[in-house]
Amino acid sequence: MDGPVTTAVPARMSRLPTWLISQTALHASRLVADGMAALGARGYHYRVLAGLAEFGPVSQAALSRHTGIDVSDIVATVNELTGSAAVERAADPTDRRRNIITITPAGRRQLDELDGKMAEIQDALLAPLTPGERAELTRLLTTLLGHHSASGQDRYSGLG
Amino acid sequence: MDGPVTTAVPARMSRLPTWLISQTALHASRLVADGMAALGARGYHYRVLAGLAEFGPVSQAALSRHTGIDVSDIVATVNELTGSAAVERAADPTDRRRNIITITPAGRRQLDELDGKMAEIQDALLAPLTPGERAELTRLLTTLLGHHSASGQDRYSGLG
DNA sequence: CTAATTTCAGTCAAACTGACATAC
DNA sequence: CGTATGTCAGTTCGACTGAAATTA
Repeated sequence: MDGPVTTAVPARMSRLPTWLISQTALHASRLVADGMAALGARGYHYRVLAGLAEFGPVSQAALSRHTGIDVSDIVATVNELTGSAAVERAADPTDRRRNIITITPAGRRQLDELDGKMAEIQDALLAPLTPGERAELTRLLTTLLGHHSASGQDRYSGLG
Repeated sequence: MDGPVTTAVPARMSRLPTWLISQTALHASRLVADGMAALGARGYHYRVLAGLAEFGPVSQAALSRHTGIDVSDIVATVNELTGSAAVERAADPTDRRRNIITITPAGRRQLDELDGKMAEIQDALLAPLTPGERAELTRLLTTLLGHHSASGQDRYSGLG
């Protein structure tokens, strides 16, 4: 319970963007995990609820594509969310392979709560940055992500 | 083997800095993991070798503090590195609780190789950014990390 | 007695793999 | 037939927990 008592970090590491990003992501993940846990949820719950709220009732496979969560993990997450009555799983009459997942009013209320918590979390994470810096960071990361998602069908090709 | 075929992502998510950072870190981790694997190593190996190269022969506990790797994981990592003769584990005559870990010449050669690979990886990750943008991203992340490491002894206090 | 160090066994969330049955 | 879908079991990596033994 004493946090990472990090002394001096090797310069080789602290200069590496990959290291900086991973470490920052670690702090971000902790903030998200703990913030969601405080409301009885976890990251996957928020992502699935957000996907359903924005893209309407969809199949689990479509939900997987929209959220970036693997289909097999969608199964478990939807199981949990049906358990708390936040979503409903129904057979698709037009394609009997599919389950159509729908967010319930209770699910929307939970999503609203989680949205509020998420806003707090962003603020906690970006606390030391000015509004301009926050925007710039967001812009740079969006650029990176766009690049790696576009060329990311064949993961990394120039490093063998 | 088909990569993340992500369709449209919920705006709720794609605007969140925590999401952007986590996703970017995912790409970064894959680049690092695969780059290290190409040389028969993994992330922890690089971090331990870098720590030893920069801070000299130290105990495992000190190595843990310098690298941010948990002591229990240091044990396993040092085991693996002794297996490949990259480091040596010796009893500390002045404190019989301690093991003193020393990097070997072979370990230094491996670290040099890994350093080269790491440089490639940084370039692959930051490909779409200009040199100025790369510097700015590094600066912003360093600011964030400094803030959260400093106030990070009692992990997040304002979110309950 | 308290505290630091090493070690082991195990947990956790997120991401991912492989296999299988079913339906298109 | 090949492909999409849902499900299950299991794995991986990094981070972390809890406990035990030893020594300071």
